[in-house]
Amino acid sequence: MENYKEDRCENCLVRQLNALNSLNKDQLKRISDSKVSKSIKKGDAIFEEGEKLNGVFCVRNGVSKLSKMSDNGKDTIIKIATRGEVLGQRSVITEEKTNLSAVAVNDMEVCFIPKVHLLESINDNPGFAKAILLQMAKDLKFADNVIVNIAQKTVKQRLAEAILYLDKNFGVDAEGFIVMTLTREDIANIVGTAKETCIRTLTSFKKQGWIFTEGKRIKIEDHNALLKLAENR
Amino acid sequence: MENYKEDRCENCLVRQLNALNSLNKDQLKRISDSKVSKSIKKGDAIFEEGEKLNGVFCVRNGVSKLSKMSDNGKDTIIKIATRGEVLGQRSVITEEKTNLSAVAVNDMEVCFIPKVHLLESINDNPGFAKAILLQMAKDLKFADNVIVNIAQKTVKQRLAEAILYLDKNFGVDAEGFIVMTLTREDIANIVGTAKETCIRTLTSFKKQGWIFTEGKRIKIEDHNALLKLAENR
DNA sequence: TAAAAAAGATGACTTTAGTCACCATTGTAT
DNA sequence: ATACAATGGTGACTAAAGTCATCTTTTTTA
Repeated sequence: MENYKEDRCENCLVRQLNALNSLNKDQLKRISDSKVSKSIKKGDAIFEEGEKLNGVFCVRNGVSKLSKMSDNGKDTIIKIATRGEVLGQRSVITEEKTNLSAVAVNDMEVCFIPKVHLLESINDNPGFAKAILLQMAKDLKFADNVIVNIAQKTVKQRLAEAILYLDKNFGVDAEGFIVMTLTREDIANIVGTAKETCIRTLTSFKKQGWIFTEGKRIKIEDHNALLKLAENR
Repeated sequence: MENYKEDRCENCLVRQLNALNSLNKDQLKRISDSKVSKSIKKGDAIFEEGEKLNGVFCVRNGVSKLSKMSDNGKDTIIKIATRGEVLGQRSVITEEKTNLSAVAVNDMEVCFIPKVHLLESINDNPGFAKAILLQMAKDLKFADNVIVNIAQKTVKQRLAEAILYLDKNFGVDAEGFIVMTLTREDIANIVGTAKETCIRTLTSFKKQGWIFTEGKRIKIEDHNALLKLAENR
């Protein structure tokens, strides 16, 4: 089969979605020659909190949750990463251990890119450095908003916001269900609440006619009501 | 008086504390020629959430709180910035409106640096870009930890952590009091709780002999007890 | 330096959300 | 196909934290 072309970073569409698209042909070639494709099974970790990473992972397919364990033994999900996201960038840049774990929500395909290439390209290619800088700035802004939300909003509001976020960011299927299906526990860990409270709150949204659920799948029925709740109006 | 030398970025000691120390003489000279020193009175804003910034502010003296207003009208303090910190970097890099307000906690001296210089230097000087990248990576890691803490820990734990943070980061005076004195309300806004709850919790720490207070000033008496509480041990 | 404003403190009460226990349903592996 | 594990769901109770009201103390400013 003539699929070697698709396996080259130069031809990888995923690259269009992240900072790697600022690299020149030469840099991409070098990366492609040393990258390793990996399959990760649902539930397996790409890396675990505290690990020292020798490179980054570019998500080709599947969904990963980035989470951190608190001293009380509970996980908080900081980010949901899909196709095109690069995992481990931060730790590679700072040359520290990872602060987060990355676990596959479903089966995944990722490319491992050794860190030398990243670090070299940051020095050689100002456009690439700038692209990562922009990405981090965006992440930081998002993180600040999350902090304010957790600090000031109720679980109801945060859950409404989380549903709207999943809807907006990952889209809906033909029937209107949010494509990103997560367990109630994962949703609770995004919102920063207990599984039971998450379920109860979803039930209350359902009773109000704001959402409809079928198993793990969630469909927004009243976008505006959720928005109104989330924004304190 | 012969103070023009001290007014030059080239000779400014504050610069040693931030990414600007990666700039070369030429770049510093250009910045110094166009920078503007400003005095900010206690309580006044350096910039407000939603403003479009034309440059960054390098803190020479004083303390600033970076906060964001939630839809419910309450502030959350995201960061306390002191000498050597550069404010507004993120918004300048992304060319977006600021996400946070910067308000002076006491009288301040800041240098305004027009954004052209920042953006130019990022392109011309990979070392500078890398320095900012490192700074942002650090901020992001810190932000992730804050998210997990707010999501999983009790007010008691977060307050203990906040006191330890202030102690560690800003040091203590001759009598052992934390140098960074904030109002109870500001502390509450860092912790993400109500002023009353913050006061009550401080009182309980006092009763346990973990801290001692005198007006706004706080002295840690039992470091270990606070640590133990904060870390769930 | 007196008056006003801001900040600190406490009580009483309410609301919110967490915990524990339990059972039902769904998904997975053999 | 069946058993086992994981996930979803609910009730009852408890704990944590927010709100409101009120008063004192400190700080600011005219």
